[in-house]
Amino acid sequence: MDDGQATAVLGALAQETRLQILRFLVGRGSKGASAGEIGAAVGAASSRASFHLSSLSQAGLVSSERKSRCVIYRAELDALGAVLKHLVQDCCRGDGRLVSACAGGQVPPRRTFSFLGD
Amino acid sequence: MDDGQATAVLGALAQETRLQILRFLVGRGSKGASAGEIGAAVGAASSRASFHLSSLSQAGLVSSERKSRCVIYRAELDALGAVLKHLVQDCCRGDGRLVSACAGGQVPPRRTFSFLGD
DNA sequence: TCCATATTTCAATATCACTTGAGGTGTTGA
DNA sequence: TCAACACCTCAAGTGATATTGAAATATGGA
Repeated sequence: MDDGQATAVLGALAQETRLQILRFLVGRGSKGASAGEIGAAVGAASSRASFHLSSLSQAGLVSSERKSRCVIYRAELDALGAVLKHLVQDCCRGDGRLVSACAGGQVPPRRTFSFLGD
Repeated sequence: MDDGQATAVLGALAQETRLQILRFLVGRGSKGASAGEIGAAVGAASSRASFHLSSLSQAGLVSSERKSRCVIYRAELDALGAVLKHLVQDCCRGDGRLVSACAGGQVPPRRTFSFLGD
C-alpha cells in the first residue's frame, strides 16, 4: 500500500455518516443490509446514503450485491486492515502504544529512556 | 472519543503531504524537526508546510515548541492511538483481523483452507 | 403491460480544502 | 538599529466534497 491509496481510504472514513454506515454494517456481519435499511439506520435520505455507499465502495470498505429488488451492502474490513497496517507499521514504525491501542488497551503515557535514543 | 473527533483526526491524516510529515516526524523521534526541515523533507513551500503543520497540530497529531528562531515539531501519537482504538474497537467490534494487521501481520482472507482454489 | 418499490444518477447549491505568493511577526546577531 | 532568517497569516484562485430534491433506471408482481 502506498500513501495515495491510504489517504483515499482515510478520506472515505473521515466523514461521520460514512463512519456510522461502517459501524452499522460491521454490526450486521455477513448478513449485510440493503441501501434503504442503511439510510434509515443513519438517518440519511436515500440519495445521500447511495452517495456515501458508493464512496465507501470505491474505497473498498464495503461490497455490494444485488438481491432481487434490493442491493445488499456488507462491510469489507480488508482495506481497513491494510490501511491500519500502513499507518502503524510503515508510517509509525510499529509503535507499541499504537498496536496496544488497536488491541483495545489504553494509550499509556510515553515512558522514554532518552539515553537510549529513539 | 466520539465520531466527530475521530473524523477530524482521520481528515487530518487523509492527505499525502500530512502523512509524509507524520512519517518524517515519527522517524525523528523526540528530537523533532523545525518547520523548515519538515518542508524541505516533504518538498513543500514554507507556507504550505505551515498550513499542514497547523492542521496536524489542531488534530493533536503533532506538538510544537518554539526554540529560539525555530519552531520544533514532534509527532504525538496519543491522538492517533485513540482514533485507532475507536475505529477497531468501537466501530469494528475489535475485529481480530484488524488487530493483527495493526500488529504487522497479514490481513488474512476469511477462508481458512485455500487449497480449494478460487 | 402497468404499477409500486428500491436504488442510483443528475443538477444546483453551498461549503470546505489545497495551493500559491505576498506580506507580517518575532528572533538573532552585526 | 538594521538586516537576515524562520515562520505564520492572509487573500485569491481552483478544485473537491456534501446535501437536497427531482428524475431516471432496474426489478418483481398484479
